[in-house]
Amino acid sequence: MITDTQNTALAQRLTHSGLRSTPQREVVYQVVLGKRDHPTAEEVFDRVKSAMPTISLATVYNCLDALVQCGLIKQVNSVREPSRYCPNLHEHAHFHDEATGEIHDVDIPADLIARLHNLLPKGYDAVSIDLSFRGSVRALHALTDQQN
Amino acid sequence: MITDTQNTALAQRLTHSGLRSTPQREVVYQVVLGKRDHPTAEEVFDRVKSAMPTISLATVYNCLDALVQCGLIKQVNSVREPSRYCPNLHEHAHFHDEATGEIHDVDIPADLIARLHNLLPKGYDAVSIDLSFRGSVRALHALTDQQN
DNA sequence: ACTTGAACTTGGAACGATTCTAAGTCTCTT
DNA sequence: AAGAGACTTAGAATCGTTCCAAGTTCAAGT
Repeated sequence: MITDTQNTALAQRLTHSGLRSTPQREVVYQVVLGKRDHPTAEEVFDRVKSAMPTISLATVYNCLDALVQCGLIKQVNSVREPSRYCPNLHEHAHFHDEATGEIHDVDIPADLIARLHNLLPKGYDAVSIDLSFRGSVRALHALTDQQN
Repeated sequence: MITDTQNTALAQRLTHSGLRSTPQREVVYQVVLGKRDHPTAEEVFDRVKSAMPTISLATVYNCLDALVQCGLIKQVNSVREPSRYCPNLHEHAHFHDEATGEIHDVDIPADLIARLHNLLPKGYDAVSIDLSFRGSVRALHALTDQQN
């Protein structure tokens, strides 16, 4: 559900970063917020087209960049795969399920983030940390049912 | 310096993975081992050509894949940049220097790796962890000289 | 040694995600 | 209402990587 509050917040963040609020950016923002997955630019494009059929892919890229720039969404870069976009602004890791291709968010406690920063030698100044896992997810019932 | 020991090790690892040892794979392996940086496939291609001018880029990709498959080198995937290859087989993180584009290895203590695995919810089975930092490196003399 | 099939190499074509370009539109400011 | 600059659009261009078809090499069995 689209709220005025969200769109006002969007407009403020955009103008604060020297960018303009446009209908396209609003729709793209709502689409990324609307579903708790990690869509690619192409997937965002498909979802946006139902609300705004004339939008172009280049504009979707432009809007996603603008939202990343002003800190409203995050860009998740996978291995040799299209970038994905994520509305979860908490510091978190990503788990790439190799079987399904899905990405799941994994919380990171604050003290662990601090410890990661402490790994760095003197003089190294990290502006961002990327932690990602790659593997598979077993269904929970299989876990409880299994014999061993 | 190319040693027979290294090439024998290479041949063994390759055949163990059902792959063949070829002159191209030996040269590519030596090139990646020969310099402690993180070259792209294109850079490996350039370096290999002096020893083997007729090699093709497709073969370099093939060789790098083969070496990654049998565990002799690692592939480092950066954000929207060409893959890089790394002969450091210890579990380690990468620091991407945004100013120079260079990648530096950062050690990770074993207990921290265990703790990272423990972040995952029940049923999540990670086969690999990727930890990378992004930022800048200050020169050490600037650190010791500075006033504050 | 000879054959056969699979693995490998090669150059070039193809691919796919992203970025660029040029033209047109919108919107702030004056 | 005019000018400047930001934005959108469609399509072309880019670039790392993979695919393809043809030729070569290798290992194993006769």
